Amino acid sequence: MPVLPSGVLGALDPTSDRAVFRQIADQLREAIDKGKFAEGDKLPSETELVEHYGVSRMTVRNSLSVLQGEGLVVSEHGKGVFVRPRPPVRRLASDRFARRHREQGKSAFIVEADAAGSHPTVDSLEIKEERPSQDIATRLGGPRRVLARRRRYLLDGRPVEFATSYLPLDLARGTPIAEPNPGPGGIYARLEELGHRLDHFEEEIRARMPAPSEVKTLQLASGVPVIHLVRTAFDTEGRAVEVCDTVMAADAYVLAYQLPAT
Amino acid sequence: MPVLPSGVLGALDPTSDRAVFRQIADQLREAIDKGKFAEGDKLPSETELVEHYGVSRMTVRNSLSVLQGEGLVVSEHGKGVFVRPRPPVRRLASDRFARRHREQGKSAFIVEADAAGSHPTVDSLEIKEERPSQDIATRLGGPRRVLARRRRYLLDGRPVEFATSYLPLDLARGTPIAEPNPGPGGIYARLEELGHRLDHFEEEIRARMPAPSEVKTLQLASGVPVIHLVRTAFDTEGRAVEVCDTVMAADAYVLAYQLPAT
DNA sequence: CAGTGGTCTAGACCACTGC
DNA sequence: CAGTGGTCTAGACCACTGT
Repeated sequence: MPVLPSGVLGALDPTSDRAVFRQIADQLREAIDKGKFAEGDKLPSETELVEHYGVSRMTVRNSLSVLQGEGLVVSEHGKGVFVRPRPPVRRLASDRFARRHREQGKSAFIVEADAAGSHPTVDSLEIKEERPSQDIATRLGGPRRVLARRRRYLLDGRPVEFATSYLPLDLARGTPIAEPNPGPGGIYARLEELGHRLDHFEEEIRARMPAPSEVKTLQLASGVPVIHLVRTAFDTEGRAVEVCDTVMAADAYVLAYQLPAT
Repeated sequence: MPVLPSGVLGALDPTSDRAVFRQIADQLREAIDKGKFAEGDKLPSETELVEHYGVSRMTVRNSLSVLQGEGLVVSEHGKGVFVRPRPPVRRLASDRFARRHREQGKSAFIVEADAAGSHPTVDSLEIKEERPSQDIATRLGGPRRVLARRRRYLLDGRPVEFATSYLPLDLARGTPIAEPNPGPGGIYARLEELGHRLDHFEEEIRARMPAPSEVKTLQLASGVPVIHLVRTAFDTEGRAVEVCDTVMAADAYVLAYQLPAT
């Protein structure tokens, strides 16, 4: 019979107004914060917690689901409940679309991940002509049809980002942009070759909990939000030439921006 | 005896591998997405769902907790479970720290909220001299002590943001920056008057689920992540003169940035 | 007061994991 | 196989809301 590590978890306070399952969650959270359970460590099993606290199993499970909702732990069927490991974080710098970064051969994602020592992959590439949603159409100035480029990015086998680029069809059809591999420098380099010299990008950032489909494609643990980023690329004539809609696993990213003080 | 709106919710598929509580959650989610329950609407009560689906109450509660985790519904004790209303969103533009916005009297938050027709408030103002955390110290170039200005921002009575500004103590002590009201244009205007002409800001953005203390101060519904923003202000000599650590209710914000293409 | 959600019990059976 | 978490039942009592 396994025994709990002594002294890690205390006793319940029966005089407290705080619900029992919250008290248990508090004690586990504190133990994790203090490092008594390290990243990747297994928490005591539900059975052990039931015995330690003298409560029913549903109460213990309720406690654990609180911690899951906070993103502190993940449960693995048949194995146990573990302190959620913090994945390596990808830092998106504010100069990531600078023209000088486009001169090379590979895509920004590949170059950057290689440099960070990660193994990058891109999959589920899909290129379609379609009717834009209301929002995308507005951002692009109202084209009736667009070219949509969808792809998923993975780091070391783990999906971290799902992105769709939309371009006005009259601009992209029949160009390398409509090809699976648009060539060195990506579609921004191709746009410039087509005479759309890029002037600036606008990015809008939101954070929210993922929809079920996003949980699936990004293999998100519960308690992990997504960052929803919508970028619009403008050429020097002020025309919106591309909108890129990106959903990122929030625990895999830090976004960095530089703002002028003038 | 209240009766369920006919046709809104279907039946369970006993042949499906999908867990019953997930099937129920799916049906409720679909009904919400389709607008059959609008924002602020009350869902059927747990008792009604128990009767409709012929399952136990715990199963129904499990379904509802799934939707709560997704941020789709909020429950109110003694009243019911409601489709979560989308609060008005505050848009932070990339030029929000431009010098021209500092020339006026009030703080950026107040001016902007007034313009948007909201009623802004600032509370729990706290100004302290303290020892900086490792992270803050590093960002500020290693001062031994800092001035910390903490405050909470509310829109129409709802807390939306909690921010702490840190400044090297040698720079801020005895200046208006250490006063509760630093005067027109805020601390950035005062910094410039003190000879620290601002050059640019760097912002780092993360999203995650809130810690329990953040749930409390921001009165967050479950299923609402926070945006964690750390901004560093640099003067024209390249010195970091302020770090502002901000935690925002993610459902109340859209951040907008402009990136150069060069 | 009746109706609502919040907490908790004491079981049961299942599916997945590792030995 | 034993141990783990996943699902579900059928109750119980409580606290909060509105009338």
